[in-house]
Amino acid sequence: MSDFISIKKRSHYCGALRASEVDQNVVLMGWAHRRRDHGGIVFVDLRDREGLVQVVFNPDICPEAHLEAQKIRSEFVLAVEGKVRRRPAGMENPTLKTGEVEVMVSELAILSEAKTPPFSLDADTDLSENIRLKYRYIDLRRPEIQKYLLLRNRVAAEARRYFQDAGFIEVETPFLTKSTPEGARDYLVPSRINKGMFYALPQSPQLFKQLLMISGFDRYYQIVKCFRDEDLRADRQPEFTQIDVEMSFISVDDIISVMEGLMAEVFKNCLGRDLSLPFPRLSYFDALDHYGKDNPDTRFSMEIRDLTDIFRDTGFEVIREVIDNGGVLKAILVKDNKRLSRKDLDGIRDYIATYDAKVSAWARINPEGWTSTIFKYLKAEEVQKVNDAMDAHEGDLIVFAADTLKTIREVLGNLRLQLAKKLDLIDPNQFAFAWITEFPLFEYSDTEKRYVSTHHPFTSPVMEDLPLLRSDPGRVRARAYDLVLNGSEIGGGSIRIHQQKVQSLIFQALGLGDEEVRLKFGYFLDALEYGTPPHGGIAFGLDRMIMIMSGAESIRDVIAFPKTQKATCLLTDAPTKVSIEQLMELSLKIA
RNA sequence: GGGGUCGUAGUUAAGCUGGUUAUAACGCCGGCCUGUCACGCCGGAGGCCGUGGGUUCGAGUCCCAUCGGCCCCGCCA
Repeated sequence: MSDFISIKKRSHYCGALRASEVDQNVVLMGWAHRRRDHGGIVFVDLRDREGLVQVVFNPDICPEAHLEAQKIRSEFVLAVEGKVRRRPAGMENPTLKTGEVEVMVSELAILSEAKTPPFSLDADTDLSENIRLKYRYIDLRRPEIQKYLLLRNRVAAEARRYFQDAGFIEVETPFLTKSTPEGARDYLVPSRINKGMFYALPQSPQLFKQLLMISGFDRYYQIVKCFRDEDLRADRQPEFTQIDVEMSFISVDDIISVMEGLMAEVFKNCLGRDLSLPFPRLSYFDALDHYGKDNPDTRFSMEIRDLTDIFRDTGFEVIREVIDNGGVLKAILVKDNKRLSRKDLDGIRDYIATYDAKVSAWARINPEGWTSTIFKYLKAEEVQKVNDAMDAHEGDLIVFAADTLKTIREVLGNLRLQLAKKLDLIDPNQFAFAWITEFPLFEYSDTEKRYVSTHHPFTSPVMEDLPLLRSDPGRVRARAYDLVLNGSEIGGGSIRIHQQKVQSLIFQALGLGDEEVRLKFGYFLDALEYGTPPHGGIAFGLDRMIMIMSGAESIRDVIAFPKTQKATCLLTDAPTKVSIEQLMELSLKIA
């Protein structure tokens, strides 16, 4: 039986057989998905990455194979030879792509026996992730998981083709590189040859791709792993893949249009979906103002509206106090409030309360006014103005919250998403892209008590804002842009600083000392002085893109061998302790 | 670092207010079956109730700790 492979070659994928192959003699290899033994006749569903086909062991055709087929169990690896035939009338299985045909086996070889798998490969059972990840190689046999990786492969291939056709050059950059301050925590790699020294795994190839621009490569791309030692989420893994891009002699609009072209081709060729170009653009300020977030889900409206001015002189003390202290009152409108029960509304108030917002209230609109705990404190004129401002009509619901601008954006931004899910306002088949532009260059960090880069320290400011760098750093705008898809940031980039003087000013504004800058970025500042073209770029999170394109619930589903939330690998058991010898070789001691 | 949630047979789950021998489905093993496709029928095996401690006459169930999966906040240039 072990001769089978050396004598015979596979002729078809199991899942590829169709009526057009009828009467052909075929050789198939695959896994026994299921056996149905009728005593006199045995059916086996043979599975490979392309799908399932029914193979039939009939003692009238081959008694030896029929006898051998008794031994077949789930996930045995089989080779069969036989003739494809149209199934007898009435025996077709329309749920299988191969359901019109079956293979009458004339020879069977069991290539590999298999232990009973630890879980069913059927789609219908929910499996816990710990067992799936421990036996990931079996989990990956399931067609619904393979589907994700097959899509991922197509997207990557399509992206490569797109960039190659557009004159981009793929260049690899180092994984063993230099630790950088700013940004995420680095993964460190100790150096054996240079004792006490460490490499860092790149958080992104940022500086290398800029150096490639300085080197004159002009248009670069790379599909590359990046590493960030931060806590995990449903859409975050410590190692993840970026489609990384950089271009010289370009404007923001040039980059945006090249990337819109990429998205259009990828969605067309991988999902058969036509995207309408160009994507809408929204300033950072407008995004926060209308949606409370810089990654707005624009698949539904329900925008946040500001009512502060209406209540500036209100007699309702609680609200006026918030406004007098520089706070705001904002609201969102829910159409058709009957879909929310009294319990739901209490839930909304409780939810807002978790943010410690000073004011939270709701109002059902009816002909006599509002059903609301705050109705009696308001003047008729105020109620009317609110109704007008919110476009509220009978049967609608208004949800209010008042506190600081930052809190209210957060509260209503999140509430907007929760309500949309609850009310089923989100069309799961829609892809809503939006560019977010005009980010602030810096954000004040409460933990570090200084300004930090919103994007990264190599982002070019809008030149006319340069004078603000000293006086009011928080107001300096960046030439940066994010691409948001269905409320998820899938890419971000910027025009970079190409003048050493400007770069030094930025480091100053970030409160980085000359010596530290020299130590960390000296090589890069030097490079900037040797003829740097104006340049800029972007990076896309490939994992997140695939997750959204495929409708996967977790980023882990689109990664072949992902980490758990504690950043461990249940399959390999990494990370593990290492021997004392390994540590000594690296001059390391565990504290 | 913090909050929440889950952990019972190979798998997915049930197990009420603490009370006799811990249930079910699927899977697994044996037998029968020549047109099934989640095949069917008959029979059978299978448990450290995550782990450790406590309360109690008695703990899967209550309490504490701990380990692990997942979700969230912080964090993620």
